[in-house]
Amino acid sequence: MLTLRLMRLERGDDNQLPPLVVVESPQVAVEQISHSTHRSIETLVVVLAVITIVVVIAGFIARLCGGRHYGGNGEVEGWIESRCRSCIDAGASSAPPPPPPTPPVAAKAASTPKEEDITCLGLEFFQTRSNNIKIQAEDLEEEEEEHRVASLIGKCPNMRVLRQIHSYILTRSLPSSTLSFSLSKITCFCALSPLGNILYAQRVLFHTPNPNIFSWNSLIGGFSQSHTSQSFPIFKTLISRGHPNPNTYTLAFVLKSCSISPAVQEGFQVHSRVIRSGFTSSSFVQSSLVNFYAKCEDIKSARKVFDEMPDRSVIAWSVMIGGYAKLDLFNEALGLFSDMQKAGVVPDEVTMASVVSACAGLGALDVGKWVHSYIKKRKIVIDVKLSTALINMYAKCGCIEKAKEVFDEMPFKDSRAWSSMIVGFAIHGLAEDALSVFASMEESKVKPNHIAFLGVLQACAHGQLVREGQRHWASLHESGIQSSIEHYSCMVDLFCRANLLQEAYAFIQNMPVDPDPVIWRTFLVACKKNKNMEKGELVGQRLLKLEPFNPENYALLSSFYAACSQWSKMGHLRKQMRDKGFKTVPGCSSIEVDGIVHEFVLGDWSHPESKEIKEVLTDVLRRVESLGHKANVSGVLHDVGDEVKEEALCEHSERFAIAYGMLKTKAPVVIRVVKNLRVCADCHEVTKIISRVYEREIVVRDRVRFHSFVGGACSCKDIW
DNA sequence: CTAGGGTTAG
Repeated sequence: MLTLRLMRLERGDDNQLPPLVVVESPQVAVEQISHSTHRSIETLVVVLAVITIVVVIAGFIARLCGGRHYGGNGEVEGWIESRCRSCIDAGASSAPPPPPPTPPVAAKAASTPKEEDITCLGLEFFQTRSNNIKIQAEDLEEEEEEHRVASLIGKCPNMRVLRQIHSYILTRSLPSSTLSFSLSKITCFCALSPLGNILYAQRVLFHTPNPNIFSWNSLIGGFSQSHTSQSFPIFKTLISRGHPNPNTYTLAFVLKSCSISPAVQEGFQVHSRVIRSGFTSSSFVQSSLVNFYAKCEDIKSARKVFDEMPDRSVIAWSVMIGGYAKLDLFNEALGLFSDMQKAGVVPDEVTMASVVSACAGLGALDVGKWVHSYIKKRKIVIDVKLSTALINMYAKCGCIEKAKEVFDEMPFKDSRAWSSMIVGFAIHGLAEDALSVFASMEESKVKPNHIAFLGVLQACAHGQLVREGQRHWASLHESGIQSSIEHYSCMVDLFCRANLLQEAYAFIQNMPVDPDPVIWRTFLVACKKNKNMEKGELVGQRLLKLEPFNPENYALLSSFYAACSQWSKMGHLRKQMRDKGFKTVPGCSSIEVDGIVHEFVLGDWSHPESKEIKEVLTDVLRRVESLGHKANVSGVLHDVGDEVKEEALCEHSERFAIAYGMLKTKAPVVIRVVKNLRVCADCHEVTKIISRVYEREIVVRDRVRFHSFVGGACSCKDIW
């Protein structure tokens, strides 16, 4: 009967288990496992051996217990079964099982084994025990036994061996404290080791009599790494009656899981528990709280906890800086980094990854370069993550060469690093480079992730490589990666930029997911460019239904009507916008000069040097017109509302930024534009002229990509 | 047994 159960125990594993080791000494167990590769021939011998030994063992245990604690043989088996079942059933259910009846404890009270039993087992442990050694010595033995179990688990190579160690522990008559200690070690391994099994850990914990806080922490910590939503219910069970009190480890773990989910309400409850239990002064708990609030996007609360910290570790600073950066509060992130330096806290590579990422978000190349040299000077370790952040920063700041440099210097590249480089090339319109990096990635046997594919598709769209894009689209599906709306969007853009409106529309209609507003706007821009009234009007109306309160849609549709010379329809739309109280989203452009990012918004002349800027703009206007170009090249109204068209030329925010750049620096003028979709055709034409007439290199980063203007030509392959 | 970081469509 027992043999049968032990075989069931094996079923949880993929491979066959040499059952001998279940009852052998643990050292032998480990050795046997590691040498059991040629099992098939030996299986029969092994099975026979186990039956023999199991029968002997069962008899031994029965006699050992002598009916004192567990009644007869049947009860002993039942006890072992209940414990072994806990191993078998692990993984069967995800919900925490009801606390089981406390299993009979193999307590110290277990009767002293007789000499013949000991000989039969050959275990020294029992031998020493039977020699009536004094209590002091017995304590030492327990320590020794605990040490033995701990070291065994420390070396445990997989779950199968762990199950055997578990079985070994359960078949021993251990004092309750030793048992509890051993089971907590088992729980810890199962919950926290990458080789473990969290559900097994859960079963073990619920079958441990009076589990200690170490066990609970392991379980909560384990869940916080994977099944985050499970952490909090376990925590709730823990804080109910009759369990040990949570400590700082518990709180750190449970807060971590609340921040990953993120589970706002649960996190609040934990915070109140932190206050009530008086762990507010723990730096671990504090940082966890800051992180929790930051991840829940409650940056004010995060900052409040952060400000109340008396001693802020490098981790607390990193969490706060990273929190700002994640929420696009880049200036705050950089400001806090400066405060950190003032406070004399030495940043590490984790801090710097967030700082670099903030520079990327701002498009602040000067600051980014400074930060990079700071990292080198301070000898901060540049690991994969920091390198990836640097690649991204240089790429987003228009310095693709530096990005490539950092990339080439990396000794090891993971899928994110490759993706970052691919996307970098893609936004620079360097489709061939992006594709070749993607090819090298595949050669290096690094599996492309969804963003790597996004990058290649983006590159193909920007480079108008329709065939290539379709090929990668197919391989995306072959790779087993779930294609997202972003991927579909890239495909639509691929067709749109190549002016393949029919293909684009058919593609949208055949999508298994509902097209989102971004996709419709992409398509509408293509309709505008191709003056396709029929489809454009249809899609435009659809957009207004889908997002009736997004001014961007109105601005785009009205400019579409203007492009199609449908002035009355355009006027009607403008009226609608006025009636609804919409203002067109003002364009916003920025440029970094001497480490400061200057932002220019349409119609805003509050910049301290606006007078000088105006003078440059007048000169630009004069030069452009003297070359025989009309101020409004295509007569299209963009996002300038009802402004007079002639004024529109110089009122576009990118002109502010370009003018300021020409005024302040001799270097290439790198500006960023955030406006209604792509840089409009007018702006593009005018920028070309400026670049030629003033002999300046101008780099314009719109929300999609970079356009490099040199000598009046743009690197962009789009047809304007 | 405890806290932090990088890439994302128009």
